[in-house]
Amino acid sequence: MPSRRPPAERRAEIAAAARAVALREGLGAVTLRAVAAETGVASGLVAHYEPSMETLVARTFDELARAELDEVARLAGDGPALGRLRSVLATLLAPGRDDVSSLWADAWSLGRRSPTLAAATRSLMGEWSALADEILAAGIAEGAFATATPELVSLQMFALLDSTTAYALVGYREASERSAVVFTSMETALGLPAGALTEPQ
Amino acid sequence: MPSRRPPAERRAEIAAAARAVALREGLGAVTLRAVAAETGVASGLVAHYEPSMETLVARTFDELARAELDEVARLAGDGPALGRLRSVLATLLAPGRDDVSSLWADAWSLGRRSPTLAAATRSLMGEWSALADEILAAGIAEGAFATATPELVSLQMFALLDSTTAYALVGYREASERSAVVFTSMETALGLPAGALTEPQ
DNA sequence: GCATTTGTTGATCATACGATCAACAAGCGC
DNA sequence: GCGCTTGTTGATCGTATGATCAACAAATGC
Repeated sequence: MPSRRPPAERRAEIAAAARAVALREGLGAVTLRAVAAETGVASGLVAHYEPSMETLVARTFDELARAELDEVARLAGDGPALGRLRSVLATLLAPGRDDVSSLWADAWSLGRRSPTLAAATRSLMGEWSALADEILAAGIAEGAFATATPELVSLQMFALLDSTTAYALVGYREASERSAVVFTSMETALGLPAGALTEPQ
Repeated sequence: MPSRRPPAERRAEIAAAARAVALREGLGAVTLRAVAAETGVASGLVAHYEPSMETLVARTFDELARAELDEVARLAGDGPALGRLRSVLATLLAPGRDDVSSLWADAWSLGRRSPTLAAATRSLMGEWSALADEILAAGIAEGAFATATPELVSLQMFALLDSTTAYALVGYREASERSAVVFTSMETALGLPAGALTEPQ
């Protein structure tokens, strides 16, 4: 069944399997044997293509988190800042995204032991922050957002997104509640009328 | 060297060792052998007193997190709400508390696989939330805090505390920056003048 | 002081982890 | 079609996990 493949193809196949395992069972479940089983090959083959599991875990997180960042950045490409921010939040809070966002909690916890994963996490946080800062700055320039401390609002937004997602992992908050809290907080912080971030323009 | 002890005493000794390991190396490092080594006994003895490691991990987290909650609640016992809130934040953001707060990231991540740990985490989050809600309600009644959505401010506060602590685990934010952000956000959210939560009254 | 209770040990089992490597076999060049 | 290259297997090593249990020894009761 497991046919012979060109290295590039097999490498991609293993990376995809690692992503699937991470999405389904968390970063802690991305083990040599789990990835091998998901790919349908012997465990030795995964080790052959991926000499260090720590690296594979970090890269898997990086790929998944970066894919989400790229998608959000693309969807919130241009136009008025209000619409861009609305798009960012709508995408991030859409139902069924818990699988990706859950990985952040794993990354923080495992990052303490894995410098590679910690570095990847740091880098991605910086990129997310840059995207938010840019949108907020644009909104202030347009006169659409009213806040004296945009970088603070940016951090607040991610703090709310990240922590409520973490809460959901242990069943503390519902998705609907999480969304409501983030939307309301951001509307307040940016001097927007209630519903400005949720209702269709 | 490891003398014979009455069960209650030994039990307490093992619990203390588990807490020490958790504070030093995280909840994931609370293993049968690590706790046994920390206590200075054979691994079998830990298993004898603690039939399930999953339970021990959950209880260790519960004990440590509850101790912090109790301490904060005691320090912020009574008086004007502003002083109580200031005390809560000062205690939680004091240098050297990273060891306790780091455990929350472990709890969220490991809680996905351990229902026992998830339940303990949920319960403690509820108690923290109740303490904050109570202080905020008192402050509003006093006229010291100005916010239309106290439960939102409460969640914002914990979101900032929790997520910036998680960030610190991967080296993303400094302790000083974290403190500044939390203080400033809360002052803004509650209609307080800048520095109201940090400077001595 | 002897016998019983019971706290304690340390070996052991089954499982899982990352990693290594000799052996195999599929496909390609000639 | 033959042989070499190389993708692939599966066994294996060393370590670590939780859990179990017979054997030991220290304290207690009589």
